Amino acid sequence: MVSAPLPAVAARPDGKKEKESDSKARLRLWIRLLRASRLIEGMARERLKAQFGATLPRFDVMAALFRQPDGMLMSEISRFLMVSNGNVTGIVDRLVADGLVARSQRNGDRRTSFITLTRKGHAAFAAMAAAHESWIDELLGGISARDAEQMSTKLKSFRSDWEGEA
Amino acid sequence: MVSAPLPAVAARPDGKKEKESDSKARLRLWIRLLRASRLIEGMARERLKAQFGATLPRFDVMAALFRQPDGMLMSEISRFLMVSNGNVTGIVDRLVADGLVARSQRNGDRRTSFITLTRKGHAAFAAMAAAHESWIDELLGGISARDAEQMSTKLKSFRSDWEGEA
DNA sequence: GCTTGAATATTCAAGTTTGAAATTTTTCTA
DNA sequence: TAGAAAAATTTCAAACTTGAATATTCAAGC
Repeated sequence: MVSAPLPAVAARPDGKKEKESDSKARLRLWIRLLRASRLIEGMARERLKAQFGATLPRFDVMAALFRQPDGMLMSEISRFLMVSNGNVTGIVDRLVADGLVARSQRNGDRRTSFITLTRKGHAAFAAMAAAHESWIDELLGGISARDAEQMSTKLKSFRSDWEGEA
Repeated sequence: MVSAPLPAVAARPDGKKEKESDSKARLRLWIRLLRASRLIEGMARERLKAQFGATLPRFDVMAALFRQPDGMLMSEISRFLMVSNGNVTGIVDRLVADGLVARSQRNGDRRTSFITLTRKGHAAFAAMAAAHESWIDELLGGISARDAEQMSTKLKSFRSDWEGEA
């Protein structure tokens, strides 16, 4: 996904802006978006491992749980993180083994399990989150807060347009 | 990475804008960036599989090779795609097994191998790339071409600031 | 000619990820 | 209420991914 070939479709001879170049502009944006994501993810992965012995997927799951002190269902976690169900199962398994999160039953439904951060997990995540925020600020420092807000707003526009199976 | 907890650090009582809220704005941008990437990747993965029986990593490698008809070294591919060396080895192995790319020797250096698209791979990628471009255009349609160009430019700014081991 | 060091790629273990199939439990309906 | 359908999760195989360790080859220096 990093590099779809840009010069695949030629521009119109008359040189007017039209659907075609628009498509190229969006494709370019997508490539930049993806490269930016990979860069930031790579940095965060490296530092999480070096400074906290943690991995990115674990951080993600803990971040989700941190926002919901009452706990989350497995399916809520996977929907929020936009990853598959089976994926979350494995990550939570390992987090449970490390004593960072806990599975528990609620509301009498034996299909579901509520996942919560343990006290230990809460403390561990708080430390990572503070560092994480400063890493992002450092890496995105070249983008002004105003630009960041503008881009955030624009990126929201296609959030729910496609939810799988379009 | 999808959700670092935003309300971790409080704003100043005086209400002035300062470093702190800037950090939050950038963190918000990063979260949006990542969610957008996951959404688009998920869509592309699903359609590549359904319509072409291909995977995203294979598409990425083929896209890189498509841009360089003379071939690329393994290390060039991994640097361009920002993934690890060992990763590319496995993907290329499978692409070779499917007859889509070929390994060959060049310039007398027996350490290196030049990877090129086969004729079959070239044709297969061309078809996928055209579809891919229209998917992106469809999904990013809510963003104007002008906005897309502006965002692309701003996203370039922190490309080379961090290249691993900062 | 050696031998050290750099460059390039592969191998490997551990973890992540998907998507489909299977399991368990609940809910609906005839 | 029995049975079908739905919901939530787990299981599983295949593929991907990293990062460290290893192997191979090349380039210099001695």
